[in-house]
Amino acid sequence: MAKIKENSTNSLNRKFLTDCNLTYAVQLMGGRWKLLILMQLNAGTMRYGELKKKIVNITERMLTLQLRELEADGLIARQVYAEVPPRVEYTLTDIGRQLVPICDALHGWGTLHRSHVSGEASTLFH
Amino acid sequence: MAKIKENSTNSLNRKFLTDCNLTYAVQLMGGRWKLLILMQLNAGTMRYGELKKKIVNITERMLTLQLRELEADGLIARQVYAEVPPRVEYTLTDIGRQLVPICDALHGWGTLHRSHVSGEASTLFH
DNA sequence: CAGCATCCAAATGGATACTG
DNA sequence: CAGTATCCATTTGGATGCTG
Repeated sequence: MAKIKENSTNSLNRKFLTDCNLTYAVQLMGGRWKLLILMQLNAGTMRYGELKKKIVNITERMLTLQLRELEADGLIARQVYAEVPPRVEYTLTDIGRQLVPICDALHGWGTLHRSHVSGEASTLFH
Repeated sequence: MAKIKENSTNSLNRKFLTDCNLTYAVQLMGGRWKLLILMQLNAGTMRYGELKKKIVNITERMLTLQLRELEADGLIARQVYAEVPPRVEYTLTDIGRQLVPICDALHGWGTLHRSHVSGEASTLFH
């Protein structure tokens, strides 16, 4: 038992091989939760429980899964402290931190798109 | 029959409602194929068959599905010509085009990450 | 040419309960 | 506190064949 998958620390969890580095990047940061986790960690090192509280609607299962993948892909680092009760901290790595500006840009684009759509709607559904 | 879903042109295919514009953006451009399609169309207007040839490994089903979603979300425009044989052309919209630089940045990051990982590997597995 | 229909496998995401 | 384990629903992706 134990172990979610057989890719602990030095293998990437790629679903398929690809030459395209855009496809490759999408595999690393894609999905509903990963960028959200990255953005939280950009504010500073955080514990598991803090992330759980900050990221609305995420379940423990999904948080754990996504954290494990991000760690395996080298975007975040996991630090366990031998204490009781246990303390585990997550931190952005350098390569993970380099995704932050892209994240911001995407956030800006989403905001723009949303206003664009609702702006259109008001003229469309006159 | 006809119609893949009940969201033709003016409704967004969001899987869930969200306040977060980053989450919102991820819903619009996420998945394996959408950014690839966008990048192809950035080179210029293209026909269905051309896209099919350019995007390696995509099936007709997935290409159609993703094109429909991109259209419904206003990132691309679909132009049908009443000819025989039929001709259908896809073009980036303005809002779709604004995603291109982000795409490029992501591509650059993917390339960086990849070299970073393979670079590490050579020192890791000494 | 540009697709749609059907069937199916795998991945993703979630609810709930339990543990070192 | 920081997860696991189990079970289940939904989504994504794919193979193949057919059509206006």
